Amino acid sequence: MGRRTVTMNDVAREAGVSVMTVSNVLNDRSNVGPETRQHVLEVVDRLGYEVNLTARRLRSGRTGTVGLIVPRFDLHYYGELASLISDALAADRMHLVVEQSGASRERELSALSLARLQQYDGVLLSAVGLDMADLDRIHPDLPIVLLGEQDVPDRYHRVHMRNVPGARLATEHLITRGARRIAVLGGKLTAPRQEMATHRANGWSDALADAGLDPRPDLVIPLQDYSIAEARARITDVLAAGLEIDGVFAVTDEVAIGALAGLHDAGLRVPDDVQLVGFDNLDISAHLTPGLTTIDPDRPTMVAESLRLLRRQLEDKNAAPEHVVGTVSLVIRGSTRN
Amino acid sequence: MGRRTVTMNDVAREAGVSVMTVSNVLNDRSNVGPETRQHVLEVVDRLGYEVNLTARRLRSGRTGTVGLIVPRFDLHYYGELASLISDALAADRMHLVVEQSGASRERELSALSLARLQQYDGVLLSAVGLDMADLDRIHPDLPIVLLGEQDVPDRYHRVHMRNVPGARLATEHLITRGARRIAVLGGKLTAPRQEMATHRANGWSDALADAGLDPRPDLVIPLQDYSIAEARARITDVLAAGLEIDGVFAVTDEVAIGALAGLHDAGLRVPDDVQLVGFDNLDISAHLTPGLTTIDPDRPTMVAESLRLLRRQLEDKNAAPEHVVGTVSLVIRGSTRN
DNA sequence: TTGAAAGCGCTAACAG
DNA sequence: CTGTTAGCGCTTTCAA
Repeated sequence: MGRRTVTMNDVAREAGVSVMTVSNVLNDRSNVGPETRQHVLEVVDRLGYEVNLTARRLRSGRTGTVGLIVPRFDLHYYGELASLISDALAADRMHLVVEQSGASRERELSALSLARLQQYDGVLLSAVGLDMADLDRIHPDLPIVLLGEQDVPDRYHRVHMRNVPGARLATEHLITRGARRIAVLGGKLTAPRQEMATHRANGWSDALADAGLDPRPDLVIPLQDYSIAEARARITDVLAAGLEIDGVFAVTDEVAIGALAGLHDAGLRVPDDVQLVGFDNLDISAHLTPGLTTIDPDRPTMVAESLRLLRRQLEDKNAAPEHVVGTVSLVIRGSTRN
Repeated sequence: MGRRTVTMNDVAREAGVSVMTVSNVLNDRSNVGPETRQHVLEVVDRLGYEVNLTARRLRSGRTGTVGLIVPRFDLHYYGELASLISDALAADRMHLVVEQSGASRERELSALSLARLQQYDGVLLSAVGLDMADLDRIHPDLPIVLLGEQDVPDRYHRVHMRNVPGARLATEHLITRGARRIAVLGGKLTAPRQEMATHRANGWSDALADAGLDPRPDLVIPLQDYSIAEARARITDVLAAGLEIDGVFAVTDEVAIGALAGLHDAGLRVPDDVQLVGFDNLDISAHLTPGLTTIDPDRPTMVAESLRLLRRQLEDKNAAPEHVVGTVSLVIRGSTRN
C-alpha cells in the first residue's frame, strides 16, 4: 500500500548495476551485455518498476504523446476524428490524448497555453475560436498541425477540407433533384473572418447563382453552437415564421439531424416535401430514417495526411509548412429524391 | 524562432530577484510584496514566460490534470460523459484529458500502465475490458474512481448506474404498453464476469418473469461492440431468421438507434408494430424520429459524485472506498405507444 | 560494455 | 518578505 514508488535507482541497486545500465536496458540501447540485460529485466519485473515519464520528459524532451485539441467532446464529428487518429498513432507506437478547448474563451486559452502544449511531442489543433493573434502566441518550436476550416497564418502546417466545392456539390445535388428554395442551415454570409460557416455558405451561394436561383439572405439561417437541439429549434422558428423551402443544406450532419427532427415537427416529409443534405458523413448518418445524403470529407485520408505533416515536423523542426486540402464526395441516401 | 525557451531563471535574473520569488508570485503565494509581485509579473509578460509543467510535476507531484480513460471516443455516451466532466472540472480549475483504451488489449494495458496514469493527479477509469487482475496491478497510491458496470475489487472507489432496476423499468414499460414478445438487443445471459450486458439482461429477464412472460434465450441478442451498425445488422439477421417480436429493449441508446434502422429496413413500424426502449438518454435520442423512450441514468449526478470521490482521495489518500449507485428514471417518448 | 557526474526546471523546506 | 540549498527521476555526456 503505502510503499514508496520504485525508482530506477532501486532497480539499479537491487540488480547490482548503475542506473545508466538500467536506463540503457529499458531504452533498448545496444550497449548492454545480454546477461546484464536479462538480469536487469528480471529485477524490473520483480520490483514492478515502471519508468517515470515525467522525469524522462524533463530530461529528454520526448514524451511519445500527441495531443489533440478539439472544441467539444460531444460533437460526434470530433469523437470520430479522435478515434481515427488514436488508432493511426497506435500503429506508430505513439499515444493520443484529447483535450477539449471549447465552452469558453478562458478555457480555450488555457488549453492552448504553451505550458499545456509543451507536454506533447506534437499537437493536432482543431480549434475553431482562434484568431491569428492567438495562433501567433503559440511557440513555434512545437510541432503543430492545424485541422479545421478557419484561415491561419502561412507558417502553420494545415489540413482542411474542400469546403466551398463540398457545399457546392451538396447544393447542386439538391437543385438537380428538383429543389428550388434551398436554405443553408448553419451558414453565415458574413463573419469577422472566414470560417466553416462562411465557406459552406459561399459554396451554397455559388451553386444557386450558377443555376439562376437567388441566394436570398432569408435562406441563410445562422447557428451558434451547431448542436442538434439548436438546429431543430432554429428550423422550427423559421418555418413558423413562414419561410417556404423545399430543400435544406445543413452545414454539418449534426445540424442535419436537428433539421430532420424540426422538419418532422412541422409536418414536412423528407424527402417528399423538403430534401436534405448534410456535410461530414458521420457514422450515424447512414442509420437515420431516411438515410442522410451528405458530403464525405474522406476523413481517413485527412487523418493520414495530418499525421504525415506531424511526423515531418518531428523529424525536421524546420520542415517547410504544407497545406493539404482533402477531397470531398457526395454520398446519396434517402434524404434526397431519386 | 530558434530562441531558447524562457525559464524561471531567466525571469529571475531579468527581474533582479531569486527564482523562489518568481515561483512564489506565479503560485499566488502570499509571501511576496505587492511591488515585487507587480514587477515580476511584468517581466513574465515581457519575456513571454510560461511555467514548465513537467518540471513542476516532477518536483511537486501535482499536475492539475485529471485523466479520463474511456473505451472509445466515438461512442456517443463517452463523448457526452467527457464533456460533462470537463465542464465540471473547469469549475475547480482543473483540467481534463481523455485517453482511449479500447480497440485492443495491448492498447488498453498501455493506457493503464502506471507510467501513463502517474501523469495525472487522479484518474477516472471507464474501461470495460478489465478484469480483477488488471485492476490489481494498478498502483494503489493514485486516486482512481471507476466508472462503469463491471464488478471490481472492493478497495476501489466506484460510481455506477442501477443497471438491473433500469433495465427492469424499461422492460416493464414495454409490457405496460402492450408488448409481449420483447427482445433484449445487446443483452447477454452468461459471461465470464458480470458486466453491463448481463446486468441489463437480468433486469429484462426479471421484468418478463414478473409479468408471467418467458425470457426465452432466442430473445437475447448479444452484441460485440455495441455500435449502431452492428445493432442494425444483428436485428436484421434475427428478423430475417423469423424471430417474431413486438418490443425491443436495447441495452444502450446507440444500440437502439441501430435497432430503429433495422426495424425500418424490415418494414416494421416503431412503435406501431414494434416498440423500442433504449438506455442512456443520449442528447441525440430526443431528436430521433420517433423520439426514443429510454432510461435516464442522471449523468450530471454521476459526474458530480465521481468528482466528489476523486476530490476525497486527493485530500486524503486513505479515504475509505465508497460505492455510489446512481438513480435511473424512465423518459417516455414516441418509440413506445401511448 | 559499463559507470560517474551533471543537470533538465521547478518547488519544499528552511534560514535570514 | 526574500533567498539559499537540495533534489524530484531520469538521460546526456564523457570517461573508464
